Amino acid sequence: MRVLLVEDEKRLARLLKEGLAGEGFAVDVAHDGRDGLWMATENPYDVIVLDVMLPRMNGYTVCARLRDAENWTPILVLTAKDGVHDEAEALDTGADDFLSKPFSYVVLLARLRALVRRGGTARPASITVGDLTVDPAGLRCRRGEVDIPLTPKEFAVLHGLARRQGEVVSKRELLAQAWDFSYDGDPNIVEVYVSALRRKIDSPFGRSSLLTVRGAGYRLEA
Amino acid sequence: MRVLLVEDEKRLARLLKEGLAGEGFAVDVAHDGRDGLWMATENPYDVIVLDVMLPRMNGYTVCARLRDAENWTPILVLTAKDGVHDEAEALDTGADDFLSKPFSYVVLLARLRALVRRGGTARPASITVGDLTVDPAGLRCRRGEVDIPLTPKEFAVLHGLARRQGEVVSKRELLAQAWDFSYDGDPNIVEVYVSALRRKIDSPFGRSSLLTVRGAGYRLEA
DNA sequence: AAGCGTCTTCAGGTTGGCTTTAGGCGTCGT
DNA sequence: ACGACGCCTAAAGCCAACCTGAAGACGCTT
Repeated sequence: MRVLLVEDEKRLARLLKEGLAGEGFAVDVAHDGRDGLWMATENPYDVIVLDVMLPRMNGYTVCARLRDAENWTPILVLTAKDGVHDEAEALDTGADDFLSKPFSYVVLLARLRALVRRGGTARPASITVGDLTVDPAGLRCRRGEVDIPLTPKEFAVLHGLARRQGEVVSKRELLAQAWDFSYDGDPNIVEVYVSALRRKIDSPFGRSSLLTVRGAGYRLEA
Repeated sequence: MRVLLVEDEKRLARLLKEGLAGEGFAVDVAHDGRDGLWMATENPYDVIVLDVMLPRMNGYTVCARLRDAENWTPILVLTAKDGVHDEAEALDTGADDFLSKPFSYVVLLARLRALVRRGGTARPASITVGDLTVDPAGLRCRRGEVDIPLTPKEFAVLHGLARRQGEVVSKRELLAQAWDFSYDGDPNIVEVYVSALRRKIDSPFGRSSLLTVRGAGYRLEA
């Protein structure tokens, strides 16, 4: 269980880190809002403990930014109980739970465990095109009940087409999506991959769902 | 029916012990948290009655420690009624039921009987992937009926994969989960452990459930 | 001190995905 | 009809990614 603790009071941070480490959590500490936001975006955590009063960027903002970036890691907010900031504000910005200072360590532990158990991970959704299912999390697809393994590049191309099923996607767009921005090789490579995809998802099933639109691009349809 | 009563108030402890004994329970009493934990681990009880406010180690901790040690004896927690979150805390740390002080003796008896009837709910929160069971509490797994011992690191990697079975988990993610945050060694070490895991959970069974997705990561599936 | 088990590094060997190439096919315009 | 163009796809080389056995480093127990 990985925890990110964003807390600027050194003493409290150290105590919590040691305590949680003793409970079996792997704890990283950030000492201000900006660092916290950066660490949260760069690493996968199971839960984030976030103080509200922070230098450089306050907790509410960090929380909101994370949610904007579609990061759904559960967040527990620590609020000072001076009355200005309250529960509603924390929850409004996308926090999952809150705790007023001063708080009991045991309560914090219980809340953390509850959050972790509840989990907050929104999985990337799979896309369905007729009886073809494209599964981003598994880097694979299936036609009916048959699993079809794909290489990363093959998948990237298929995904680009599936996200806009029924529409024509130009070779250039596919290049931009599946290849590095600075790629400047032969655009023919897209054709090569389209060919490979047809051999995997169409030919064995007697289908032809991946169509060429001459002069425009490709279209994937049911 | 063996009951462990962990309660530091001498008067209450004596009353409960006599009362329960009269109902046919065999009652042991511990007067602080540490003794209670020790007795609970050393002897088999059918149910444990655990006060929260205890000298030397509080009830939540006792409860959590027991569960960590894979002791699933039903626990009924006695809470002082001043805490708002006491109920949630008690249940979060692994208790099976709770009762606020002051309470009626008849209610306690009824709850106890219910707990005993329900029995020790062994809920190992283990993850199942086909016929492979990953047991977070025990640092081991089993394929069918065969127990497979794992080292801590092996387990950490397998756990990381099992939690997202069917999905591709990148080497980087596995590194972040199973190793210290500040680890910056060769990512090759993940390969080494995947190799070790295969030798333990796949090869002896003629399976290949731990797959390489070249350029993306690894996938564990049934 | 010695033994054991685990973690980590290293290096040689192998695999397989990415990319390029080139010849063939079909379609469109003149 | 004929060439030009766009597209298809098999083949092959390259190289990064991966596998794995071995051995050193480290810590814990005897």
